[in-house]
Amino acid sequence: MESMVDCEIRELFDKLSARMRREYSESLRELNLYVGQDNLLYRLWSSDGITQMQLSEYLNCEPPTVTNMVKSLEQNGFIYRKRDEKDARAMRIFLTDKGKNLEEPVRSIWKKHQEKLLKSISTDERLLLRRLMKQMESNLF
Amino acid sequence: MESMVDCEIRELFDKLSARMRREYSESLRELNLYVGQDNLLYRLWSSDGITQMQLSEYLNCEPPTVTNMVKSLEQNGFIYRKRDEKDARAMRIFLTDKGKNLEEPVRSIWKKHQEKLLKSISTDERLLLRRLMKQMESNLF
DNA sequence: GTGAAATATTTAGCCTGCTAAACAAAACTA
DNA sequence: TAGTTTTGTTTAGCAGGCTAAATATTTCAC
Repeated sequence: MESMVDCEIRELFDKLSARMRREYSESLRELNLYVGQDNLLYRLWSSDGITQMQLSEYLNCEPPTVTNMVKSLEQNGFIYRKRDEKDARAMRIFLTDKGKNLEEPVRSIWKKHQEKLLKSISTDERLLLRRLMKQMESNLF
Repeated sequence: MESMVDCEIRELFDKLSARMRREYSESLRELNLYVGQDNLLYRLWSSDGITQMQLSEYLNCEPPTVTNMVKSLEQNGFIYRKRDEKDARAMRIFLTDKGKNLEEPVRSIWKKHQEKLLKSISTDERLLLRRLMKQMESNLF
């Protein structure tokens, strides 16, 4: 009995995250961004000039993934890279004006999708949902 | 106020799905499977011999994605493809014995991760969580 | 029956993601 | 100071995922 609930939760979670990813992807393409790049930029909006290592920790992904993302974002003119002056191994990532200007439109896309996702779910339920998700998060780490 | 909750839910959702995907990926590698292939096989376990089109609808992904997944699964000997006799455009996908034998180990991996994810969440809370996720699902489609 | 439209798949070329292995610079350590 | 280990990044190659465009077959309409 219980396991059926679990199973549906797994399936629902799978479907939801795939669907969300697709929808975000579609919207972000209008800004010439690929899904995932928004999160990298988000980190830079609050702490410009961090290293790729720090990005990889924040994004919870492997260093080669950051190398690729950063390369793509640089080619599209959203960021630029500068070797650290004190540690020649490290690369520091900075936003260009083009990258800085994406903050508002990206936040607006996030808001739009959040509203769609949480439509007809009350504030109390949202708080409960958040609590359960935080519980699941701590279960995973 | 409310938007802060929404925002955290977006972030939590993002983190959770990325983390889940990584963990599933790791476990599935032990079966020589890549993440996502388990869902394709799952569909075949209950309906062997369907077309790629049907798979793409079930998996909620684009046809070229199915082409790639199917190619990889075929090369690894989990499935085989056969052209439909009545419609020469369509490919029908069948499980090999090797593919059929994966059902139990894959279900066991799913169960393991579900238990980890939902640890310390009561049955009532799980039911509520499922209801909220179903609500979100219907909001997206 | 022939031509146009719809359907199923594939190809090419991107993206995020991964692992394994290479590389370069820095930090230890003897 | 020289040699080893650790750290930060990159390369190569593969996976799922996408779009745009090509291909082949079927269907539909005239």
